[in-house]
Amino acid sequence: MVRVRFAPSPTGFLHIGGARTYIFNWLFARSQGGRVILRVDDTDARRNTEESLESILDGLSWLELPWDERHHQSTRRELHAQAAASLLANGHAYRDFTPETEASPATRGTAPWLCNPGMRELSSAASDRRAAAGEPFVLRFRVPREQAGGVPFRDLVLKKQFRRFSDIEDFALLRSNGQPTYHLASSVDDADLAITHVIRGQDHLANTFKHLLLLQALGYEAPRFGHIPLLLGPDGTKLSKRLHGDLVSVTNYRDMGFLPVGLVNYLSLLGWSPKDNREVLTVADLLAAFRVERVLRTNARVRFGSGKDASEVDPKAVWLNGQHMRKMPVAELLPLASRALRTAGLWSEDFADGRREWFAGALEDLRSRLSLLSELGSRCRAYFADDFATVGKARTNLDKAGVRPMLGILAARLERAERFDEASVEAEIRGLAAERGVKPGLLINGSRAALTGQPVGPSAFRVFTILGRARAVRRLRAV
RNA sequence: GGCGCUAUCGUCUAAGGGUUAGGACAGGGCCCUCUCAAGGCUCAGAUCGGGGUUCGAAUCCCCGUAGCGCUACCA
Repeated sequence: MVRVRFAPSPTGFLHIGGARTYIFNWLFARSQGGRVILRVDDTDARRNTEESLESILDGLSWLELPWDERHHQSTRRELHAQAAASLLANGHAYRDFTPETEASPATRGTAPWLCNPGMRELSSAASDRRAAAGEPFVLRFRVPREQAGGVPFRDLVLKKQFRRFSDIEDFALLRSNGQPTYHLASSVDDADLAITHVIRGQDHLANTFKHLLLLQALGYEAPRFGHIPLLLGPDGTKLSKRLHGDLVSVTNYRDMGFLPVGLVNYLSLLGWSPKDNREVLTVADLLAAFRVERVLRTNARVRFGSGKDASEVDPKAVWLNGQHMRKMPVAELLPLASRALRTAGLWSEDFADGRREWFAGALEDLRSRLSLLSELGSRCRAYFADDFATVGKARTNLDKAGVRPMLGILAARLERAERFDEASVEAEIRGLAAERGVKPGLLINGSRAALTGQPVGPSAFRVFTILGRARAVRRLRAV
């Protein structure tokens, strides 16, 4: 049984790099009937925050790729402590009493640091005595550098990997406050939670050799590792909360009006592709096509915050989202759309009950023009509310000679017309245009402007029927 | 500095020895048309440099170069 884990540390919001790691893990596991474990790596108590955890959970659940189990490292301290003790007992670890201040990396930059002088050689008697006396220490792993070999492993993505013992430093297992470090906690938990595959960013590659050493010393069977390429910002550096800000937060994409599948599709195409030129992929499509071995080894640059216009994200992400907006079944779009209207303050329970059909119909006409859900509440406001602004170009259409009076006449005729449907409205408009000797477009565009405040949108005749006779007539008169 | 990963259009990518180096987004143009989209067609645009191996290299090897990552008592 395949078991993967995603292990965020609650020190900030979930950014799209983390989300992509989660997505790759999820696709890998679920495509072969495996389970997805969410493990909150909160070993560094100083840096963890509750808000961060919430926002990570928020972002993750929004993706609609559910996990199967959830664990917190902070509740598994006992396990970590036991592992540390056994490592110390069997000589795989030693106490390093070097004060933190003296261990400053000031001397680095020339030769690589491997361990602090004198500490490896301390006799266990001396070590025990100093520890018993209350002297603080860091517990370090004793890398077998006296041996000639190294650590080999076969990476799921990078294939054959090898690192000499002599290039691996004696990494910390326990901090001087007794808390486990990431290396210890992560390796022990991976083993204890029976994780079979660890899929993580390439920035962890150097750690993997340490973890392999640790797992072996502990007598655990190691999981398979796969290191996926990193997501880089427009500046070419690893995506980070600090450098790239809220712009890269998953919740930012949500708030911009992305569909979960839109973002999932976009992120899955960064560093991976189905190799057959398909790009618009549903989660089912992704599940069927995803292969970890086919993940690329090259980092991908994510475009965002390009500057001048409002498009602060990769236009391709927006395009993909638009594709999903018009291709997914309306029934699936409906709840997402109502949520978008709700956040825009335009939701009416009416849409859910009696006018569900109407809502679906309106969406059907609107969605081919939209890329983001949020446009429902902005550009499409007039379809869902009576208070809407008339934009400049729409005003221009209304200001053209004779348009307003003709719209008034049109309003009167439509009000007492026998029928009110697309065909009859079109007939009225074209008839009136012919009478007045003007181009139908003048009235058509004028109508759209009067009815929606926009120069653009669905067929003007359709707009009449979406709004209904009463509202349409009222709006024609209002201009 | 050390160790490692990588290198195809502006961006995301396809081509795992033989193709006019393909697709998508973005950009230009055309068609459709009541507007805007959508859709269809089309133009422009790339193999980092140098050496090998080979009849033949984007693809394999080496050397440069560049980018990125790691080099914590962060994860």
